[in-house]
Amino acid sequence: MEPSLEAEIGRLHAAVCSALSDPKRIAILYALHEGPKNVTELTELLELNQATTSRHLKILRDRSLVETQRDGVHIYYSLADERVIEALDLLRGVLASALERRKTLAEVMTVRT
Amino acid sequence: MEPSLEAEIGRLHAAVCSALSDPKRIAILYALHEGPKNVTELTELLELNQATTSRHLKILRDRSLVETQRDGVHIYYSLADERVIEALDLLRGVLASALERRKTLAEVMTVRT
DNA sequence: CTGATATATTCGCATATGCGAATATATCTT
DNA sequence: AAGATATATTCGCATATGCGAATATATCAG
Repeated sequence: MEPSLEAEIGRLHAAVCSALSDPKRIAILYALHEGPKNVTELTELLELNQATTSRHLKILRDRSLVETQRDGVHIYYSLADERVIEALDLLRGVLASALERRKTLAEVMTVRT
Repeated sequence: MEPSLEAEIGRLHAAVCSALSDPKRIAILYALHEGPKNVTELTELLELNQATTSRHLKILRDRSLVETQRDGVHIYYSLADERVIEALDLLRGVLASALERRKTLAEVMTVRT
């Protein structure tokens, strides 16, 4: 009785999405979009605790959103797939539109008060 | 001392993404992409508990990913922004590529064993 | 091998999330 | 108003997630 393949894909799809559900991880992905960076650089750039950076990177790595390349004592992380940034940009656009709609609504309501 | 606007946007961006981080909610969004549906229809289509459906819809509504329209005793939900589907499709593509890479790797390793 | 630096993992703990059952609310019909 | 149906909310509870501190591991220099 294997759980339906479709359900399994749904779970994996959600796992990829949930990698994006944290502000720090989104910031990491955008930072890597500028170019590869090692853990220390990311830690300083995003003002995170080193353990926190490492844990977030593990989550992104496990879901194949980032790749690593060792250079001596440093480990450089880079984006594994640019489409992640495209998706993030689309969703940021969705957010912007939603906020715009709410703002307009708020203004209309304010005028009538 | 308002917390930086940038940080607040990051949190909202993550909130939108985290709405996608559940298989049931992803299924709801794809179902609504086919056309508006009421809560009962979604509940049956996705084989969910009615309370569960309602709670998921509230999460999507709060983040402005879906809209509602009342029709008598029914409430019809629809997609608020098609870009959500575009983003989901992109991320599904990312997942597919990642699985493909792993599969290839697994095959190579199997041959060598 | 030893010390220094970079990165990863583990451990508690606090908070967040998802669920079904039960209950509340809203709308329509009669 | 009363019953029927649709939807939303609340309540416990179980599991998941994020965090900093501490610790472990890996790599390099000497």
